[in-house]
Amino acid sequence: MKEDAKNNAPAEPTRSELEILQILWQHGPSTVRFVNDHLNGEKRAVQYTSTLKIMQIMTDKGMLARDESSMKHVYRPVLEEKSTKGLLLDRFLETTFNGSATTLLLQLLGNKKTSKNELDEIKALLNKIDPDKL
Amino acid sequence: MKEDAKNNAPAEPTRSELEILQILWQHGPSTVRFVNDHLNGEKRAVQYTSTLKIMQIMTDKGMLARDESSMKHVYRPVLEEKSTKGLLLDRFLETTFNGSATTLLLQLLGNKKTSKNELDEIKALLNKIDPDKL
DNA sequence: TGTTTCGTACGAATTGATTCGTACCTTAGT
DNA sequence: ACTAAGGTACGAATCAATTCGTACGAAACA
Repeated sequence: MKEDAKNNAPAEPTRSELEILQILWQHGPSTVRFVNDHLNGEKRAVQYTSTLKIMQIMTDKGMLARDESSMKHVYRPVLEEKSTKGLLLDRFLETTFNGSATTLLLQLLGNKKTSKNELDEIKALLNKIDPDKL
Repeated sequence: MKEDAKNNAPAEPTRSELEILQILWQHGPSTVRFVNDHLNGEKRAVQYTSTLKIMQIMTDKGMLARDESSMKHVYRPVLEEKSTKGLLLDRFLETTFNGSATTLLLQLLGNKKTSKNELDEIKALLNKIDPDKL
């Protein structure tokens, strides 16, 4: 039923897909080999063909595009980092915190995983961005 | 391979499971009927037996417990709201923002979906919680 | 020119979540 | 006692993501 790579809504990357996108966003257009090595180095053991398969599927979905001019295809992200993460954040906010950014932040602040430094950073950030509002 | 309901790590609710948990957290122990009606009213069309099935599975996973003394089983959440959401937030933060709460917040601030009121609320909140730090 | 290495394509198997039909039991009402 | 209504249990079907084996082509190199 799937046609081409361009008739879709915003597209929700899965966890695995997001892992791959992160690498591409960070390092720019890359080969499957590069992405796979990275995954294995930083994250978890995964077969080359598995990574390849996912990247091919992502291409089908229109999340990635590839340059096939060379034998080693070079993949680049089509989804833009900021908007994609924004979408993910929206959805997460909606499903988990009923859309309340305040509740999310409270949870964030109460989280032991969030370091004190990070909190200070956040506060400083808020002041810097919009000091008069406070 | 699955044994009982208690040999597991923290447990990651899926989207559907989270929907159900939210209802139970909000309204307290409930029957399948109640949960299903709520889902259909507030969210989406779903068959009674589908909801039942998921809640049974969640019980198997140890996410829910049920009182079977009456014919109408009453389910209650085993997963605690705060810690569960904390876990989900941690994971989301990790996979999407590479663990940086600051980056997440920046995205939140830049998000058009986040209302101005909400932002003001957030700022006020930060001040209230830890005014001296700012 | 073999032959090894590295790449892509393709398809099957697995896994997990989800959905829902069907069977059957219990209770209330007539 | 019979029937209707409303429960639960169970198993099959579906669907998507994921994983990976196998086949095969191109390039590097001995």
